[in-house]
Amino acid sequence: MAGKPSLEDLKAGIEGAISTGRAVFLVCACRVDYEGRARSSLGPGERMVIIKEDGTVIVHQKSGRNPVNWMPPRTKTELSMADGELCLTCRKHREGEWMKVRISQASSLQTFYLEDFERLELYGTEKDFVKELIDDPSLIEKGFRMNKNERLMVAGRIDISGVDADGTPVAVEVKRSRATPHDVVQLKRYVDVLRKRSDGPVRGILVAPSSSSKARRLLVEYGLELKRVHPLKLERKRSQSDLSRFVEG
Amino acid sequence: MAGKPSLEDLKAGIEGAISTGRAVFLVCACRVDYEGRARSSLGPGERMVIIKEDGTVIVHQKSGRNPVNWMPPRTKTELSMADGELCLTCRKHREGEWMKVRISQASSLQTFYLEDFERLELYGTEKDFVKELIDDPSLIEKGFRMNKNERLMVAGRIDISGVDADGTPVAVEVKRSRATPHDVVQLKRYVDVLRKRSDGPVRGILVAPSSSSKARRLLVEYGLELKRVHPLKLERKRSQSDLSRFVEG
DNA sequence: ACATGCATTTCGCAT
DNA sequence: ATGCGAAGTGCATGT
Repeated sequence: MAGKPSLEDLKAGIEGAISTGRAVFLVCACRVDYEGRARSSLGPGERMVIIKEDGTVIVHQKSGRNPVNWMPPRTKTELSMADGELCLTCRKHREGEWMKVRISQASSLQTFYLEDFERLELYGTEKDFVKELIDDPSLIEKGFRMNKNERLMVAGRIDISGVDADGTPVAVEVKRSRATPHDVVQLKRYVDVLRKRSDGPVRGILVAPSSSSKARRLLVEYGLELKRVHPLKLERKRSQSDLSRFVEG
Repeated sequence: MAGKPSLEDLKAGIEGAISTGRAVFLVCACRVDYEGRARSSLGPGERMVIIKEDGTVIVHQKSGRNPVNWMPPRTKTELSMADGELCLTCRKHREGEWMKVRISQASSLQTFYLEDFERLELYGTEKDFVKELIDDPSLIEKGFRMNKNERLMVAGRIDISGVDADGTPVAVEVKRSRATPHDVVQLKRYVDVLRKRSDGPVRGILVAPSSSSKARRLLVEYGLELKRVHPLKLERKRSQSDLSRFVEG
């Protein structure tokens, strides 16, 4: 079904797809209202609507990376005709959250199965960066030794903890991209916890490829330190693009 | 074009759409690679691909609210045939960022123009919440008075500042949803700034609909306060009283 | 189920 | 342009 379906055809087509676990794509003139964690309304215009087999509903305008309206996986969508429009009512019952897509006209409808068993493989996350630093702690600082037990105990709260060459406790916060004031505050929280545990001095090091000026100001204010390190493999990539830019320019 | 196009047809169809500012939707078997801020690869499978007129490219798997791969607005997409596949090369030159979608087979292609002049109207943001509190400061606390000049001076850093019924300075941090430990730390930063300015006591109030237990523990530890207020309910209540005022008056 | 923090976060707003 | 924080954030992970 890919011509200009009537709203009745549309209703039957979408209901059929939902009941058989097929995905739906349609281009239509519609209005959208949402209420739940906030409240929104979108006046009439032409958009793309996707309904996935997991219940996800996404409404895309002509521009922008993000959907203008959406409902997350496990949403239940029901269809009804009212005032000459086809209304998609998408609900998450428990959360008391709903979206209504009122369709006045559809220019196309497609339904289909997607066969896909692959998952994204991603490299360059903060976790990867931490792994690199654990493999070579001297990247943080010469003489730095990781405290493995400690790291396990507070896993999820602090990226790396250890001691420097003098045996002084060090909390390390790792950021894969430019450090912000937010990151500094986070490190300070960790350091404060360690300072309560030990009477002696405690150092805090923020490891990041770069930092904003406000972040640096805060670091000084809190008596914390910055160590500039680029995530390794990404650094190689950056060198290449820098080089080609140099050659071109 | 909505049957099963050949890859050559696909190439011509997509190129035509891009050059004339139409959007593209296709269902295809493909692999995807990305490199830029990180690096990723996605093995073969069937996905949906959207190309918008602003250059946005989105690849959706069968499940999940978010695209598995994407490129942001202003991306340039070029097409080429290689090894019996149609390759979409999507680049942001300055950022040295690229995504390649290698298509082995397409089951449908649609191109279309979307006419849409509407923008989303959204209610219930933090900004809206702050506005409500400014309109009725007694929601924060009986006798609370806002310091308007102060608020302008430090705009962007503190949500609301003022004095309580006793004239004691108060910093107010507003959260539209459940308050977290980080929110408490942020409020403490503001309070510390005010404490440097005045020798007397300074209060800090976190206004939020709810708070996590750890956040409450931190509030106690820092000597700060929590005021529970629901933003959306507030708005509903206001609409009602506006209405009744209209009916009565 | 809730809590916490990352994200190729994206996005808007202010400087 | 860059900095900064919010987001209907989504999402995985740990408890």
